[in-house]
Amino acid sequence: MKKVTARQFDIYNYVKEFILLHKYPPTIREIGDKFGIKSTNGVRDALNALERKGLIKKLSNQARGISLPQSVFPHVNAVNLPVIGRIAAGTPILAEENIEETLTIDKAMLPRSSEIFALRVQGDSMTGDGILNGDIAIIRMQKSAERGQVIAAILGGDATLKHYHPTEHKIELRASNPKYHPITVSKSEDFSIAGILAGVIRKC
Amino acid sequence: MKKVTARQFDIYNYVKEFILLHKYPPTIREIGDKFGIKSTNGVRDALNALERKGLIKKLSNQARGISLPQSVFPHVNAVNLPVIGRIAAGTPILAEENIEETLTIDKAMLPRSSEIFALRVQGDSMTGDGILNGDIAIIRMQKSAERGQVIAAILGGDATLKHYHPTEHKIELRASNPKYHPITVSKSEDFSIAGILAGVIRKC
DNA sequence: AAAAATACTGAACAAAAGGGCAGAGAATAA
DNA sequence: TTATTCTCTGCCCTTTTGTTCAGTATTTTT
Repeated sequence: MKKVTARQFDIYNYVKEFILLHKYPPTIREIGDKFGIKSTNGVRDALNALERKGLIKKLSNQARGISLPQSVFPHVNAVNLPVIGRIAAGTPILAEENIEETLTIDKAMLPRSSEIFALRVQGDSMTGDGILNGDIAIIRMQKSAERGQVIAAILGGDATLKHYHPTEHKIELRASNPKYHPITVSKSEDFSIAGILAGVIRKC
Repeated sequence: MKKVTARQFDIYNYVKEFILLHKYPPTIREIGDKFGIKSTNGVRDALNALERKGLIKKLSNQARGISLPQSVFPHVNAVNLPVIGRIAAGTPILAEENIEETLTIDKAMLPRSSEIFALRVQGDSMTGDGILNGDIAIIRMQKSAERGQVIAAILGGDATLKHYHPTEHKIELRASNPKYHPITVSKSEDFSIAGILAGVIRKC
C-alpha cells in the first residue's frame, strides 16, 4: 500500500524527465504511448497510485496537470549575488558600475531575509581571521554593527574588512594581522558601514 | 514589424513568470483572464505576434503549447556537490552514508572537469592557511599530490586536511597551526589521499 | 492617404486531454 | 484461501484548450 512499484516508479521517472526536457508535464495519453498503455485509464490508475503515495500531485481537469511536490528543477537552493570589486566614489554599493561579476551561492550559506553582496578581499590585513587576499567575503548589508564584529567599511573609495571598535568620539578599525596598526576615523569622516561579514569563499 | 509592443511584452513576461512559477505554460484562456482579454483570439493574435518576433514558439494543437526558445529557467552557473562529514570505515568517500548534505556552488569556484566534493573541517590544525574549524573545504578528487600541497588525507576513519610532505619511505602530514606536530605515516599504513584543496567556504 | 499591423469582440468548432464506469487477469498481502 | 492491490482494456462522456472565421476600432508604418 505504501511501496511504489517498479512500474509506477518508471512512470514517475518518465514524468520527471519529461518535465525537465520540455518544461511542461506530459499528458495521460503521452505517458500511455510511451509505455504502450492503450487505455487512458491504465495511466490514470498509475498516476492515482503515485498521488496516493505522495510522489506527484494531480490538478484536476487541467491539461498537463501533473505537478511534482519537490521541484525537479535543480539549483533552486541557490541565489545569485553581486561581487563588488572597487567602489566608485559617491556611488551606492550595488550600483551597476561596482558589480564585477555575479556568484551563485547556496542559500544555506546566507542569513535569511536580508540584502547580501560579495566583496573581493584585497590585502592581508585580516589573515588572523582566516581571511586571505583574494578571498570573497559575503557581506550582509546593514548600517550598524556591534563592537568587535567584522565589518565591511567604506573609507574613501574603498571597501575594506576590519574589526569594528567604536569609542565615544572616534571609531577604531582594527586589522587582525598584527603587522597592521589600527585605523582611527572620526565620525564626521567619509566613512560608513556597508555591512557585516557573513561568510568567506576562497578559490585555491 | 520587428519591435515588440508593450502589450506583447507584458504578455510575454506573464508567460515567462507563469512557467517559472508553475513549471508549465499557461493556456490561452489563462492569459486572457489575466489581461482582461475576453476573446481567445485576442490572446492568439498577441501570441502569433510574439512567435513571429521569435520570443516564443507555439506547438500547434497542444494544450499549454507555448515554449520559450531560450530557457527561462535560471540555468545558473552552479552545480551541486556532496558535503562529507565523517567517513565510515571502509566505504568509498562518496558513499551514500558519508554524505551529510549537498551544497550548491558556483562553477567559477571549481576546477574544470574533475570530480569534486566538500569536506566539513574539524579542528584548528590548518588555521595558518586561513582554514578554520567548521569551514567547508572544497576538494578535487585525485590520488596523488605534489609536495607541500594541502591534501585531504584519509587516516583511519577520518578525513583531515594537511600539507603533504612525502619522503622516501614515509609521508609527513604537516598542520599549518604551529601548536600541532607533524604526523608521520608509513606508506603501508591505512592512509590515502582523497584529493587536494580547491577552495574554502565559511559561514560566519 | 493608404496599407499594414495591433488589439481586440463574439461565436462556433475541433482537437486534446481528463474523468468515470465496468470488467478482467495477475500479483501481493492478510 | 481470500481479499486487496496492481495493471490494464474498452468505451463513453465532459471539460479544457486551441483554431478559425467575421468583424471593428486604433495605431503605426509606408
